Amino acid sequence: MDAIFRALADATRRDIVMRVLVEGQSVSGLAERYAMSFAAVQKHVAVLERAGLVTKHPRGREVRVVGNVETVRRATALLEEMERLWRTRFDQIGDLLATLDPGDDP
Amino acid sequence: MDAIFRALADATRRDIVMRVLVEGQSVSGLAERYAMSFAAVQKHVAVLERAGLVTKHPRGREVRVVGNVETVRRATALLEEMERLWRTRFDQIGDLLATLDPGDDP
DNA sequence: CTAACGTACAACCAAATGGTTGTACGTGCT
DNA sequence: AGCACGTACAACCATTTGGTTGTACGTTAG
Repeated sequence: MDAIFRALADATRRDIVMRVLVEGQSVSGLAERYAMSFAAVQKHVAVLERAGLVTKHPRGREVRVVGNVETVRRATALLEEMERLWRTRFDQIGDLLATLDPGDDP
Repeated sequence: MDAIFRALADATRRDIVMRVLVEGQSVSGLAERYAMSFAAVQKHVAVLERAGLVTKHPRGREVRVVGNVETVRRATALLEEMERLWRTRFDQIGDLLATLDPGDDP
């Protein structure tokens, strides 16, 4: 989970994930779009791959990078759990109010 | 957005966020729960505060740390956007199939 | 008033990050 | 066969990160 969020903590990598979720891309195809060296983009893809956010499929002499929505969902689920915890607090306040003034809860 | 995901890329910090989303805690109250120095926990809280995931309210001589669900939602929204992009690809495949074999779609 | 508590912050350290350049290797056009 | 392309990986560098200890300061309890 650390790896997933750390991988998402970089604008270039988030952009790569979004691109390859829409359509698979070669590493050099991706590299063309960013103002950095090919090796730098390659490293970003490696970080994303280690986190499970993308998968590489060798296709001839190039490599197709495709997005992995399942991993994105694992991160989403954790954030939704946080939101659920927050709502618990909110409900407790509701319970408290109900306790202080019972029967006034239409 | 970088700061939000980077802040979430650490198990201790995620745990802190979840605790203070449920109920506000003092920094030293939090520090008791982790096997590290008080200063280390203080740094984690500072990272979370800079990311906007928690807010500190000085209350007497201690500081109440409370979770900030709005920021969690901003991160969730980005991940949901990613999932939406992925579905776009899926829909395109559906469209392709429909084009190849029109009218066979109950 | 004084002592203890909660917090803040600086200095320091090892390890990880994000970038560079350079080299090497397999694949595919011509 | 030979050259260009796409990829991989190592070495290096500056910066950030996650942790430590030590010091200082305001606030509260006795």
